[in-house]
Amino acid sequence: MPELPEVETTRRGIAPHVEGREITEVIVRQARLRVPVPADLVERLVGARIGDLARRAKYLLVPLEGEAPGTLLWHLGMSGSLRIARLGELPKKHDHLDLVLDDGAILRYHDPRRFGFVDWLAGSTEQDARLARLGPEPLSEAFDGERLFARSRGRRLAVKPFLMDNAVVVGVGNIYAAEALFLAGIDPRRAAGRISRERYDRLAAAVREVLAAAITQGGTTLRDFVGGTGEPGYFKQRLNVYGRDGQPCRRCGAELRLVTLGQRASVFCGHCQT
DNA sequence: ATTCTACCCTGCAAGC
DNA sequence: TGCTTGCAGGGTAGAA
Repeated sequence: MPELPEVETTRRGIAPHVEGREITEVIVRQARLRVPVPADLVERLVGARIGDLARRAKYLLVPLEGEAPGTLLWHLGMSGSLRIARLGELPKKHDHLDLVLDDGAILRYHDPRRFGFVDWLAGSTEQDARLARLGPEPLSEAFDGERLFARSRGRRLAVKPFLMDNAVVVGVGNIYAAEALFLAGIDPRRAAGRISRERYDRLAAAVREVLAAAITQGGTTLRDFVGGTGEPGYFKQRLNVYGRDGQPCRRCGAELRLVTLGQRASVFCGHCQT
């Protein structure tokens, strides 16, 4: 589910409710997530104070201050969401984890498919292998067409899975890869190594544009995504190609096509994207 | 080294 | 109505 805009929307939504709060209770209803919930998570978290939330790629980073400082590394997988629940609000199916805060609010993790996870890190987060070899943030200065061009030379991989490779640039999943390629006018099947520097400049700009717009809209809600305050995202209405195969292109009217690239459905306009 | 496949898990829609 | 099948926002291990 969540790509970068959805994780960022979640971070912004829950931050005002959790930053500076102390964790008074931790309830684990389902420990079998993609990575098992650490056995000592409860004892580490109870009594800790939550610092300023950060995001790296699709990971949410929750710094913990107190006797045993550390960081929660939280990934929402395909179907995860975090929201603020009120004290006494009964958990629903797939509400796997609660962090009860000192003002009675609850940070509640919901994840039907359980592809997400919560892990606890001591020390520097940059030492974690999962974070260490991530590419640049797409909304940072380090990401541009020059990097895409340089990293793609010699590669025969289709440009869409190339763009979704977290070593190239982080946070771009199946929805926004398809949307950015549409905006840039690039055929998602084209070999990454055979795209010009000029076209990569346009692609980098398109990635920034689509992600920034999606964040503004609170992300994309396809089925059940909600931001930290329980609100769905409104970017779905802005999607040009994702999920629209068989429908007319908003730009030229041609019927949008569906292909599979890297085991992921990929919709594009055969007329606008070359 | 790069690229491709299978897999983790549940819910839902489509087809019969 | 009920069954089966396939697909879904991600990421990783292992094989080719």
